[in-house]
Amino acid sequence: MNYWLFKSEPSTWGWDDQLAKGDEGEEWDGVRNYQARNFMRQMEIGDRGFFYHSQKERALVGIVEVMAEAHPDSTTDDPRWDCVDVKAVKSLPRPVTLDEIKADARLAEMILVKNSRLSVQPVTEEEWRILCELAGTDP
DNA sequence: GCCAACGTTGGC
DNA sequence: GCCAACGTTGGC
Repeated sequence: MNYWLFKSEPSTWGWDDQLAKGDEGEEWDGVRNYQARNFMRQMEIGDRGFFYHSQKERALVGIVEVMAEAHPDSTTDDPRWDCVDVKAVKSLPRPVTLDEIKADARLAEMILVKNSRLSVQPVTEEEWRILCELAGTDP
């Protein structure tokens, strides 16, 4: 199983919206960046990812699961863009803020820290474990 | 609201 | 194929 991180502006698509969709899940559409798309193409059903609120909040708030592998993005006719479907698994008991992540030397290599603009990114197993610990939840 | 960083586009 | 111009993202 692989681990990922999905970024979203709460005003566009927030954790509350994702939760409201429940097990039905939702397309992670609107990605128009090749790197991010390529990561989505690598995803497999059952992979897990953190849901990150960008902009004002800047914190990991929930965990999602990949429920459909990459397929054409329904929000565009451009065949270049694919996306996966994800569903909410659980809210984090304690959101993990970007400040906390930056303050932890073990997380210094995260793409979130190094390349703040990539909206879909991989997370290593060790980072996943540390972040779950900070969030007060089981990996 | 600003601006740095980055990715994409398009002219040459 | 290079690179300048432009647009977007997201932290501050």
